[in-house]
Amino acid sequence: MADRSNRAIERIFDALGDPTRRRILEHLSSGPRAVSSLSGPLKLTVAAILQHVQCLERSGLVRTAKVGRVRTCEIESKALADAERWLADRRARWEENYDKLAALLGDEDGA
Amino acid sequence: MADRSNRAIERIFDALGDPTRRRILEHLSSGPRAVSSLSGPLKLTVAAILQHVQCLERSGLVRTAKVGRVRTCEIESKALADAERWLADRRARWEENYDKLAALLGDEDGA
DNA sequence: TCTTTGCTTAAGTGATGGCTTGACTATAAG
DNA sequence: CTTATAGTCAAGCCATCACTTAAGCAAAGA
Repeated sequence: MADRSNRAIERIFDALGDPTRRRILEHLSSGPRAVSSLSGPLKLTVAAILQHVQCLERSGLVRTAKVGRVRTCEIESKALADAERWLADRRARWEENYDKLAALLGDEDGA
Repeated sequence: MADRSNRAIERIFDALGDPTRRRILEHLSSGPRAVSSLSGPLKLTVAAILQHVQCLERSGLVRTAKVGRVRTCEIESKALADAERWLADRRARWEENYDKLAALLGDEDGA
């Protein structure tokens, strides 16, 4: 399971690594959107948007469904939460070590 | 300020987007490390590691200091926290909308 | 039925980014 | 002083990736 979730995390941060995809998430955070409705604001071809959406979907950050001829995209908050947790875990581990070290040194400066 | 922090976030997620850099953070989360000490475990040239470290430093995720001839790297937890908050904000905005919508529809399925 | 709209796929292009090698600097050790 | 170590900088190579164009397809609308 650690392996599976590792790959999931890899895909999530990989998806999050592109500025355009982050802007898509930004748009989606205020509500579901059709693929073509993202094309305008982001000044990109529908084909380009679609490629990003597919990447986001593979990562689990976005879920899509097609009704009629329009595909609607929405955020899947679990993946967002997974990324948060990954960061929080590393931070916790680091801060724990940092505190120990500070205590050991008799505690100077607390950045 | 929103502009400055936007750029900061961009750099952070950009840095986080590379698997090798995530592995470096992984190593650093258990304590400070010299550049060359990362080279072995990651099976990369020191030069390659350095490039990643420089990217991480530009993003604020890592702070480094050189004493003598060895440069030591450590995590800067603030940037990690900033990334967490970015994700949490988007998620909150989405969930708020989602809940409203669910309530409006008389509430069926609660995924 | 004919046309428009919205998406989908494939192919191609240009740029970016990660990595290596090789040369160089500065500190530490013998 | 000589040698080894740790990092730094600059080119250059290659793969990946984002984006475009073009062609195709299915659903809606006139």
